[in-house]
Amino acid sequence: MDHSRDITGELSKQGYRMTPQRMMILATIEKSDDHISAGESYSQAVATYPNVNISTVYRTLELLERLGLVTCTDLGEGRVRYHPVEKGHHHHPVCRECGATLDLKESLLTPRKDALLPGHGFIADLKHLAILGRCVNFIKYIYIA
Amino acid sequence: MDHSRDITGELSKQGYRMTPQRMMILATIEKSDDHISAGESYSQAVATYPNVNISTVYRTLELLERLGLVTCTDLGEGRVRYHPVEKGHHHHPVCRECGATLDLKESLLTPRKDALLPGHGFIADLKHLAILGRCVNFIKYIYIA
DNA sequence: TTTCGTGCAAACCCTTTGCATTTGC
DNA sequence: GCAAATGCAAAGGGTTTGCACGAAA
Repeated sequence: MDHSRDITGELSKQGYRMTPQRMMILATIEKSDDHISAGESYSQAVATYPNVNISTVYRTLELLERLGLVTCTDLGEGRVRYHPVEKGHHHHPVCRECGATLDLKESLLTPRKDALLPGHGFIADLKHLAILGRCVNFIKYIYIA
Repeated sequence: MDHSRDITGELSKQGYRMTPQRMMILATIEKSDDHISAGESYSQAVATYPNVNISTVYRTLELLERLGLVTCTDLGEGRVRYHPVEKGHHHHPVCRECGATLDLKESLLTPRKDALLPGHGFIADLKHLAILGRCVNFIKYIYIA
């Protein structure tokens, strides 16, 4: 599927201009298998089209997120990662020790999504939830409650 | 309860030196109601004992976390917050729009903690989980799956 | 005394911003 | 042409690091 065309079309439809820079940035988001950071998007974009500036990348990603075209996930790296909404969503266990990330079926957490609203006045965004912990290589002990 | 004495004792027991700086930093962690950031700990510590440096704060917090005496939570602010383990744990819905945070009973998520291990080789640290979403003031729509 | 901890200052990384210039529509 | 988008450069915030000095044990 050509998701980037979706995003491109959506931008035009909403009155935003299509620039070469934006197209390059969209391409990097699309072709990335895992979630991509602003810095990575910039490096990749500038490699094929030198006329891209890091601040443009930040402004573009912020726009896409505001329009709901990409989701923004904090994996606890001290930076944020982006992902097109069309590519689906899932949770991300992140190992505190080695930084390894896994994908996790959403179904493991969503059954309780509704529990977050009624008593708390809060709607959780559980599309890309970062969950810190330890992967197999760094499990030290198992605590059984 | 005097938790700081626990932490202090634990540090000594493990062969780490007790310095005035470390005591000041421990005190700030203890007296903070909510979770505290490195910068906040520094400001508070330096106010009562001028001889504290921000890098000492970072090194101390890193030590405490490594020893398992404090937990470290990423609330999506672009910085990290610390909390003594003895003070219990809970989750933190954080509003993407206004930054408001709430406390959430752990029981809303822990029933599924065990589900994270078997098939995935991962132990989730669900003590202080940041959950991004929108609070009552910024709820735009409710999606019913 | 000897190792550990600290202060200092610089550097690092990620991100944001103001302003002049360029460019899509 | 005009508003929107970009480039540039500077600044901001948070965090880390190397090294020499100082202090706990």
